[in-house]
Amino acid sequence: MVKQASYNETVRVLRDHGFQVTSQRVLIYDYLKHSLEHPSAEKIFKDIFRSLPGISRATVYNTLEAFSSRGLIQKINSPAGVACYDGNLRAHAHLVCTRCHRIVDFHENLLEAFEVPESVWPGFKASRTSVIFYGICEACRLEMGEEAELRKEK
Amino acid sequence: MVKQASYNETVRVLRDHGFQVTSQRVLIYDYLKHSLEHPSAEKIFKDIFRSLPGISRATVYNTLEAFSSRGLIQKINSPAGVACYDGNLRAHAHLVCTRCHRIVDFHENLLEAFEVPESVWPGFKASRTSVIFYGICEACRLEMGEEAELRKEK
DNA sequence: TCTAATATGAGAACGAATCTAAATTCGAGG
DNA sequence: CCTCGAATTTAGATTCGTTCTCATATTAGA
Repeated sequence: MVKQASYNETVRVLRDHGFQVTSQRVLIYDYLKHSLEHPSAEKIFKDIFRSLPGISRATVYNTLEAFSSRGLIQKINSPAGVACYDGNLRAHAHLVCTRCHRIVDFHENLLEAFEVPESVWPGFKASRTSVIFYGICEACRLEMGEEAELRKEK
Repeated sequence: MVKQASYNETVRVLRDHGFQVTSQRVLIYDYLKHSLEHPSAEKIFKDIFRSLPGISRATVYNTLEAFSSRGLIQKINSPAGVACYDGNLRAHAHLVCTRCHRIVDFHENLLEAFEVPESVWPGFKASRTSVIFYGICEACRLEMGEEAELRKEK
């Protein structure tokens, strides 16, 4: 029974990190670990609501905050002003399109070994590094070209 | 007259970037170029309001967005969920305390020469790289220790 | 099973950011 | 130095992501 095994594994991870186990937390954790996107809290809420109608927005927000503050997941501060979450803990960078706000993983631990010199901010201990490349994706560049054409015609 | 020279310089920069020159834009630009912090839009609004009472929040937000989208300033997506702005264009990383949200510059162009392989997201053109080290600063670590003591006593 | 600590739910509240429509200002061309 | 259309600004309403509140429900250890 694969499902059962995965359930037990999730319970173990939650307990190991000092969390009480609730059905909401198990669902949110599994959702993120199996997601290939970088969903926002709202998207996670909506999707999980389908399997657990009645789950509250507050629970989803609280849980995501708790998970990310204890390192079970990563929070990505997207330029759209909406926090996105990533269940993939392997050190990796992100490519972010500043127009459509899509996020693509770049599995390369660019700065994993890098240590910030103590003198930069004495006493500061870095626990996580975020590397983001901002730019424009191909689809957006094409659309922007079309829009420019339309403006010219007018 | 130093002030006059700096004013002319600002006007030139704005014009060069295709902006019409308005007193609001000059003030905001100068404010950011002389700021040593990484102020939020709200802080910028409040500070500039003192020299130009009547300036509108919308103008500040619009201007910051316009400036950063055309590369005159940098927008930092802080974990506090509030956008912060940086007038310093030299490539540099940031250290962010996840507790007090203070931001410190780290002048080292860690990934300036780095090119994202085309295969990662075909057609994606990166225009800017953001490197952020998240962690806890010394002051916060001390405060957290005190709180832990208090909890124990209780 | 009982109990205290912890988590959840529903909806109100908050606050950053955006939008709207009308008034103002800019600057190119005469 | 004027004029005029385009660009910008303003005040305030609005949107929307997120947090807060507190009563209720669930968890896990005794």
